[in-house]
Amino acid sequence: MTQMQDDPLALDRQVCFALAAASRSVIGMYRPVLAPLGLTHPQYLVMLSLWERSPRTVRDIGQALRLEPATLSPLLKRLESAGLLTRQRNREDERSLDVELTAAGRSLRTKAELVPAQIVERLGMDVAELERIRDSLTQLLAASDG
Amino acid sequence: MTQMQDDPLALDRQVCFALAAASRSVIGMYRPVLAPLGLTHPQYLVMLSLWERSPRTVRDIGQALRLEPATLSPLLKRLESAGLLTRQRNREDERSLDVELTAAGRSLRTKAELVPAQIVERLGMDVAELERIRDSLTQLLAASDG
DNA sequence: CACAAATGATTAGTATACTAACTAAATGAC
DNA sequence: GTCATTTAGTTAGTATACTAATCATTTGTG
Repeated sequence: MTQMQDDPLALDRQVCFALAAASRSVIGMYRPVLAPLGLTHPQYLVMLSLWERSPRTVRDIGQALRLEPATLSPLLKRLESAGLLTRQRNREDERSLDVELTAAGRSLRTKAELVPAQIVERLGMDVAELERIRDSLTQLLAASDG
Repeated sequence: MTQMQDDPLALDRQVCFALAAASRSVIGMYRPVLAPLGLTHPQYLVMLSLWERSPRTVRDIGQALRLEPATLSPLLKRLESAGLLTRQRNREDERSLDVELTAAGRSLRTKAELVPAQIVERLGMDVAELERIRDSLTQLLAASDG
């Protein structure tokens, strides 16, 4: 009944605000969980992409994570400094950079396998509900990404 | 059937990835829409909070937007430089900083009122579906924010 | 009332994340 | 076969966003 709820500009009505705030908040939950692995959340996502396939090019990782190469470039250098991956030019196409896990990078996976369950537990939400939300977000991503 | 879909670390299974990617992608849609107003997306959210109530303290805005004062401080200075608001110490409590819209800040609202419809149109999604997603995200925010 | 504790904002330092501009390498048109 | 075009990454510049440390003011305790 208040004017606020009818107002299209009311903060609490904005999908973009709910999205931005939830994203920051959930990523914030990962911080203490990922700290023992020496990873930030974006770095964790890069590692997930490499555990699925390695080596991959910067372009390929960027397409998987929807990140610009300009964002990935320094991020990958930090992971290289941490000893988790190597970066070297592709022999067949010198423009491409192959990013490949090191032994340390591969073995970090064991610790990472414990992460998802810890997050779900801290969230205290139903897994089925979380999967529903994930699917809605994937749909939203497709609509905005076109 | 592939091992990937059973893998708890598969990128496409992560709520956090869907959340981060959708957030960046949707915020990216706002960029061309907000550019004519001279606002970034976080600045737009600050303006939404001030159109609801002005003046407000930095603390108060931070609680509404779930942003740290350290994030808001430089952001508010930019909006002050843009002439959209003023910043001055509260008379009754000199620790607090009152943030108040200027005439230019108030009048920008007219242009901003056209923003939500433009985004919905570009997304091409059902408004009811978007509201469902927003409510799920609000729920997720509450679970992660505790 | 003096002084420790708490509160509100700022500053410093690190890490994303974007666009735009640039470099180097490969492709394609003629 | 040469040269314009395209493609892959990097660099520069700006704006978030966080934690930790700091500063100033206010509150609360004895």
